[in-house]
Order: sequence, then C-alpha cells, then structure tokens
Amino acid sequence: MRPTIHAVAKRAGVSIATVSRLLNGSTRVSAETAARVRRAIEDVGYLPNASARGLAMSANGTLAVIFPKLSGPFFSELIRSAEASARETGYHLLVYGDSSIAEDAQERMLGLLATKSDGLILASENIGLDYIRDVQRWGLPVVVLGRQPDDISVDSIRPDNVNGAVKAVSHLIEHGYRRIAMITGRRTHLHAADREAGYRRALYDHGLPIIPELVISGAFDEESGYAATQLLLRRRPVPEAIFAANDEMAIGAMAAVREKGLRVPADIALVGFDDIAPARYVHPSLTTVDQDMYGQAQVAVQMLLERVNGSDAETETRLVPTELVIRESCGCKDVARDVASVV
Amino acid sequence: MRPTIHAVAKRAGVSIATVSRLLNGSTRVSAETAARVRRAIEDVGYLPNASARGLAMSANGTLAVIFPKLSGPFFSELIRSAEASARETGYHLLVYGDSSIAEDAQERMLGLLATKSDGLILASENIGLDYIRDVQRWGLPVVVLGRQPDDISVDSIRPDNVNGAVKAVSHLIEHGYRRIAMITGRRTHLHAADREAGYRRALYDHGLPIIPELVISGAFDEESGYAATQLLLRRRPVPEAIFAANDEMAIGAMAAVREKGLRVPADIALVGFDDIAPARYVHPSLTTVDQDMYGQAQVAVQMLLERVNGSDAETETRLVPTELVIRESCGCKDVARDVASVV
DNA sequence: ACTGGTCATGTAAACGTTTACATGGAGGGG
DNA sequence: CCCCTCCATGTAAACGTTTACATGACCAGT
Repeated sequence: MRPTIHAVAKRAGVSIATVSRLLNGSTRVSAETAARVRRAIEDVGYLPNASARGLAMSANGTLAVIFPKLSGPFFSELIRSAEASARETGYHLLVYGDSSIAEDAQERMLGLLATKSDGLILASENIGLDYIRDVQRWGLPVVVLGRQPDDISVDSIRPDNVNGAVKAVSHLIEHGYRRIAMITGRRTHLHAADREAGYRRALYDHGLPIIPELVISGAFDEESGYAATQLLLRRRPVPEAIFAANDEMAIGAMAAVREKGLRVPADIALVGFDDIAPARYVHPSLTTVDQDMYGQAQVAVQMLLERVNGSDAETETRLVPTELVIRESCGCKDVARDVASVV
Repeated sequence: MRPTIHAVAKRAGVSIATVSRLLNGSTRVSAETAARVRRAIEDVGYLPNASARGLAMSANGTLAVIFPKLSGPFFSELIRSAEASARETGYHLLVYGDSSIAEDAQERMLGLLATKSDGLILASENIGLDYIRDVQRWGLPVVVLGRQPDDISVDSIRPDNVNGAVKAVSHLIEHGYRRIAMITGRRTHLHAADREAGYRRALYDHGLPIIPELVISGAFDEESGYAATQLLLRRRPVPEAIFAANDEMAIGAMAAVREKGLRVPADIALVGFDDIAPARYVHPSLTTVDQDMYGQAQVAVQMLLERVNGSDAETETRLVPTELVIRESCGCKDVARDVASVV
C-alpha cells in the first residue's frame, strides 16, 4: 500500500489539512511545521494521488491531442511541442490516434477521453463535426489544428498559407522567373485553396498575368505531383518555375523533370511547401515554406489553456507565420556547403 | 454541473450500485433494468468520471511513455504504435519528453507521473538509472526500450541488431563483395556493439578475414560518417562496400564517396541501418535494415501490461526481429521503378 | 483587562465511483 | 408447505484528496 497523506500527517504530528495546504500553498503554514511536514513527506516517500486530487478539484491537469494518421513528418513536432508547452504550464498530455477515436463507438471514446482531460486539441481531419459538437456539449474546451470547420463555433489554428505562398512565389519572381506554374489541390482542401490564393496574389502584385493552363490540380501526394508536372512540361513555352502546394508533390515534380532530361533548377526552378524532413535530402535540396508545426502546437496549447481557465471570448482563428526556406531547387542561392546537400 | 451516476440512477429508478454494475458488468443485471438504465444514461448524457473511478479502483487505465529528444524518425512510430496497442487493450497513453523529466526536480516529476499512470515505457537514453530505481521502488512497472541497463533488473526491448547486421553484411558477401568496411560507433553504444558483432559474425561465417583497418568508429551522425569514409577511401585497396551502423552515417558516407568522384553502388556499395525516412529519398536510395520500431513498441506495451496485471516473472530482454530493406545503394537489385527512387 | 482581529491549525464534508455485505423475493427439492 | 439457494438489487463504507468552517492562541488597541 502506497503512503497516503494520512501517513505523512501522522508522522509529522499534524492534520491532513495542514499537509494538503503545504502542498498546494493555499494558506500560509508556519515555517517550523512546514519543515517538519516536508521531512515527513521525504521519510515516508509520499506522492499525492492524482485521481483523488482530480476528484476533489474536478480538474485533472491533463490535455488531450488527437493526431491524424498521415502527417508523418509533422507528427513528431506536433506531439513534442504540445507536450513541452503543456508540461511548462503543469499539464500532462494524453495522445490518441484518430483511428482509435473512429473505431470505438464514438460515445464510449468520447466518454473515456472527455473525463480524463481538461481540454482537447484536435489535429485530425478525419473526425466528424458531430464529434466536435459532442465534445463541446459535454463542456470540454476544444481547439482545432490545421482545419477550419465552417459550421461550428470553435477556436482554430493554422499556418499562414497565403503569406507563405506569396513569399515563395515572390521570391521566384524577384529572381527573374516570369512563367511560373502551380500544382495545387482540390479547392475543398484547406491548405490548397489558401496557397493557390497566395500564388495568385503574388503574381498580381508583381503585375504578372495568371495563366490558367499553368495551374494544375494534384492530390497532395508524389504521384499526382509527378503526373501534373508531366502535363506542365507539355505546355509551350515550358514554365520556368513550378510552385507545388506541398513538398510531396514537389518531389514528384522533381522526378518528372529529371525523367524528361531537364535539370532542376537550371531548366526549371521548383518550390514546395511544408518543409518535410526529406526536403533537405532530395537532390537538389528543395526550397520550400516551413509551416512551423512547433509554433502551431504551441499556440494551440496556449489558446486551449485560456479556455480551460474559463475564457469565454469569441472563438477565433489564429494564423501562425510561415517562413521561406531557401535551398537549391529554386536556383536563387549559391550551392549550399553542408554535407546533406552534397548527397 | 455534469450528470453523475446519481442522476442516472434517479432517472432509471434504481440505485447507483445497479448503474455501476451495468457499466462494469461485474454482476448480472436483469434485462429490463439494464434497458431502463441504458436509456437513462442516454437521456441525461452521462459519462463516468475517470478520477472517481480511478480512485475507487486504484488504477487509472493509463500508460506513460517517456520519449527521447533525438529520435526524430522513430518517434512517430513509437508513439503511434504504443498508442494503438494501448488503446486496443483499453488503456490511454500519456507522453513525456525526456527533457521534461530531467528539468523538473525529479521527485516532483516522478510524483505526477507515477500516480497518473499504471506503467511506464522508458524509451529514452537520457534518463538515469536512479530514476528507474525510484519508479520501481514506488511500485510502477517499467519497461525499457532500446537500451539495456546492466545494473538494474528491468524488462527491456530492443531490435535484433546482431542478426540485422548479419543479414546486411551477408547480403553484400553473397553478391560478390569481399572487401567490406564498417563504420561503427563507440563500443559503449548499445546498438553499435551489437551491429559490429553482427558484421564480424557474417564475415567469419563466410570465411572472410576481419581487417582492422577497415573498421572505423563514428558517432552515429552524418558528419562522422562522412569523415570515417574519407579515411576508408585512403585505404589500399579501396573497400568494395561499406556497412554503416546507422543511416545517418551511411548518408554521410554517400556524400564522401560522391565527393571523391566515385559512384554508389558502382564503385562502392553502401548499406545502412535503421531505415529512417530519408533513406528512401537519397540518391541512390539506401539499402538498410529496418529496426521495426512499430513492433518494438507493440511488444513493449504487451510486456508492460503483463507486469501491470501482476506478473512477477523474471525480468527479460526481448529482441524484435530486424529486416533487410534492399534498395539501390548496395547494387544488388535492378533499379527500382517507383517514383521516389527516380529523384 | 476586555474586545476584536490575525494567524496557524484542526474537523469534517464534499468529490463520484466501486464493491462487500445485507435484503428480500422467487423457485425447487424434500 | 417449509427451508435452502440463488439472483437482482439496495445500503453504505471505502478510495485520498481539497477546502469551507470552526477553534483557539496570541497580540494590539482602547
């Protein structure tokens, strides 16, 4: 049997209330008593029971995050960052794969989850609006990451896709590229729409025309980037640069260009979006836009905690800044000198 | 105020004990009562309070995992797999970065952690033995992943490094390579020692000599792989193949070979270990050994649950099988046809 | 010296479950 | 027809905290 607060109280010759107060610092405890209690805690090896504490305070000091199946590269930063931010403010972090949620009868899952945590970060696109509504009805604060549910009032966080795309395309324009193609995604895709908007805006701002036949829709994977690029390479004149709405498609594009006997960036410059891990490793290394998942998760925890602490301000969408990462594939930089790029 | 079990009982016209029994299935409840209670649960939107339950049962249905700072590529699989396995058996998963543990006064951290979970998977090398001992003394079951603490009795899981290395090197030998170098790591490194042992065994089994000047120690990062390879390329005759104890060093090696004007695998074949994500993306794609982190985490959860459920069998070390992943860099395969390898 | 106010501490009532034990009704064997 | 058993259900005591309220000591101001 593990030592309880009673054991400590007995050993220190005080009441359990005093021990509890010392631990929580709610009221002052005299210095000598404090010392005695602290020794007693040491002596018996006492650790407060989280369940009992949670029950008494009706708050369990835990945040939950539901993560998506796919996001291989971002996953790590998402969890790491959320955990670090949570920990910093004294919270613990529970994690759930979205498939776990989907499989379980939703109610049961909701139940277990909802009563174990004080707030939820939903980072998956595969969870229905109904689920969000259920969680909210239950009274659990929620923030949504990388998604914007229209029909529902909920805080959300996402990368500043528009500005990221503007930066990427402007960079190309400013280095002399004029005929710039884009591989985009289905309009319904949150990131796709905004990134395409940024592309258009950059062209517009620099007085360049938008050429519809240079905008091709992909499916955010390598295959479709490859296929889209094959199409683009048949346009005449051939585009001078391609902006892909994500790195996977950019990598597919790279393969297509290479297969056609052309060189990146000499013949065609290439820029991606997201800065996934392999972007550093492909050859040439890929210029891309970092969507700062670490920052996003940080903001998510922060927003969530505001709600947990009772804020009832209007729900809001927070945009996290994106950063252009210049590597070799855009042809705007001296060849990098680090080992990775040599590969 | 959220509905409690009392609200349900009242609505169904039964006692709270009956509701509880229905929920936990400990004793039979008559069919009609069950139906009535179930409706009541629906009606009031009841969800059992996890803290109260945890307190009453002195078990909180939660496992914790402490993950390392570095393991970027494995991290994802570790968490995903652990979560999935835990979920499957009805447990929830708490995650902690090892830096969180280290920073907090250990006692405090131990406290919070220990009372929130029923068992701990320690996947970090940066946590001291003292911590493990403290956790064990407290009565929390622990299993250790990817590490073998000598001075302490604890369950552990790790990849079958020896056999992985044997497979890799044998593969090279069987395809005609004879003069095979190895980039290893400090002997104290868990994986390094075993992988080197596998290398030696493969050579020995095939009647090949071990040439000391072809075994160079690196530090498990790109830089050191690069440096080690520069040394190896000065040996005469130049090695026909290099086996690196991990993929990072293999990637560094690739850079060194290329810089010297040699080709992989035409002039020098190359095999790594771990199968990190970039291994698919480098050019040529890297033949390597998959250490199956998913499987390891699965086994870890399984072993941990045995302990949680009271097993007091002898502590044991479980080896998880490793698999050779043949790609281009070993020169033993027709050039792959998938998009990635074209890049 | 009396009153009122601080301050440190103790007492006891929550918090929402689970579960050992008690209760009472139904059914079956003698 | 009685007694024993079994089964469905209720009663109430844990589980280990936090915290409102009560208590009494001590001090200062009058």
